[in-house]
Amino acid sequence: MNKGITREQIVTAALELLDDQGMDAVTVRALASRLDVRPSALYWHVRNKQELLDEMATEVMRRVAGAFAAVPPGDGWRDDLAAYTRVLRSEYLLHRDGARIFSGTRITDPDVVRMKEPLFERWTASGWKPADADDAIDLVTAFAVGFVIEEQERRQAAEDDPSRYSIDRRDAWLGEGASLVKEAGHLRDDGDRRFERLLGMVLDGIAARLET
Amino acid sequence: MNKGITREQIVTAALELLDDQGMDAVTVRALASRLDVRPSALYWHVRNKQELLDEMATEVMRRVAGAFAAVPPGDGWRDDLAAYTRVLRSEYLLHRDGARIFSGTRITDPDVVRMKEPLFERWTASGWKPADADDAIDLVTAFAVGFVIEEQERRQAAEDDPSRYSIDRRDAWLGEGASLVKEAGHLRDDGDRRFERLLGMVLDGIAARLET
DNA sequence: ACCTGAACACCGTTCAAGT
DNA sequence: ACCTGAACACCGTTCAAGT
Repeated sequence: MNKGITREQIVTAALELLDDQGMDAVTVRALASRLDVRPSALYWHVRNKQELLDEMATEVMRRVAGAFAAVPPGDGWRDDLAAYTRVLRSEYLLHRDGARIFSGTRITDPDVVRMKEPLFERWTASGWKPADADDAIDLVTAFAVGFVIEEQERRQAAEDDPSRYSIDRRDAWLGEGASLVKEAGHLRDDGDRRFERLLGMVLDGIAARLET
Repeated sequence: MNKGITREQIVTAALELLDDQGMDAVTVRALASRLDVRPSALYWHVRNKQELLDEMATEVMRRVAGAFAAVPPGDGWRDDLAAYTRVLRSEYLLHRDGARIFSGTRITDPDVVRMKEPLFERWTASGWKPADADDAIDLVTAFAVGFVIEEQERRQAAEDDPSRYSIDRRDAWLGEGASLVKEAGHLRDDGDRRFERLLGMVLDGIAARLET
């Protein structure tokens, strides 16, 4: 019955490999060995490695779509847009270097793009134009991508070399002067609180444009 | 006199290779051949390929620092921050997949980080706290990174397969329904105007937070 | 339909040896 | 100090052949 490997199994195994050992370890050969198969076997299911990478990105975005669909409608566009942005960040955070790897990649499944329809619907129900919804979704997506790339880079750097990430080392590395840059570094908070604060600003900016 | 290769020449050649043929073509061997040297020669100047990549990113950010330093001070924090964001986008756009490749990478040169000092200075001169400046710079950076990643992905996709990027093909690909998603796609404008519009929203959001 | 076996061109990296 | 030559382990991909 369950002879042979499926396309989905390949993608899932690839995502596991990514999380366990990083992107450089996601090789056709390592993947094949994890699936107990010769490397060339994968080429029956997948055109080439690039197609595999696209498929991984699409799978991640499918999960975003699923998670967002499960969120109960909020109290107006602001809630819904915030929920979407949070979901996007969460799914990126689930995979190491997720934001850098999976952002801006070619989606191979129309269903994933179509999932934005509910967002548009609730949006226009608030009385705004599709073009505005498009701007808002795009802005919030750009923000999430940029934020999480930075966030994951920091996290990875800290894991790779914990000692390097102390404030004192950073100050010493920066040398004389740059006192304001240093001060900002000291005050900096990371993670959820920072994300929520910046997201709030983005939403404020959208509101400001729409309400004029 | 000019025997031998320098670290800078290696980095410059690597950036040229990236622009000409894309990231996959940036191999140690191709680089060596472009510099008329055996591959192993590069390892005298550079620890490994990762260090080379970090150096490329640092060089790009050095150029951002230089370009921003050359911008005359604007009329208040909003002008300055906008100028910084535009410079960042421009330098990313100069290299194919620049935003994805060079964002969130480890900066190896303290001078590049210190270049933010003038931004902080002008900011606090407006009467705000360093923590607010840090938020603002970070937000604007995240936006630029996310925006340009999407922008360059679109551009690359259009170059690779021009036919695919027609509105009609997209609509057909999306299938039935999703009418709002389609409509938004039709209305969408790309490039500078879109960037300026979304940047305006981000700055509005920052202003809203600061002024309360 | 789905996979193996064998091969090909190409990687990054090391290191002794040259100059 | 700076580079070559030769080698090593490892890539992605193709394709005839098996079942």
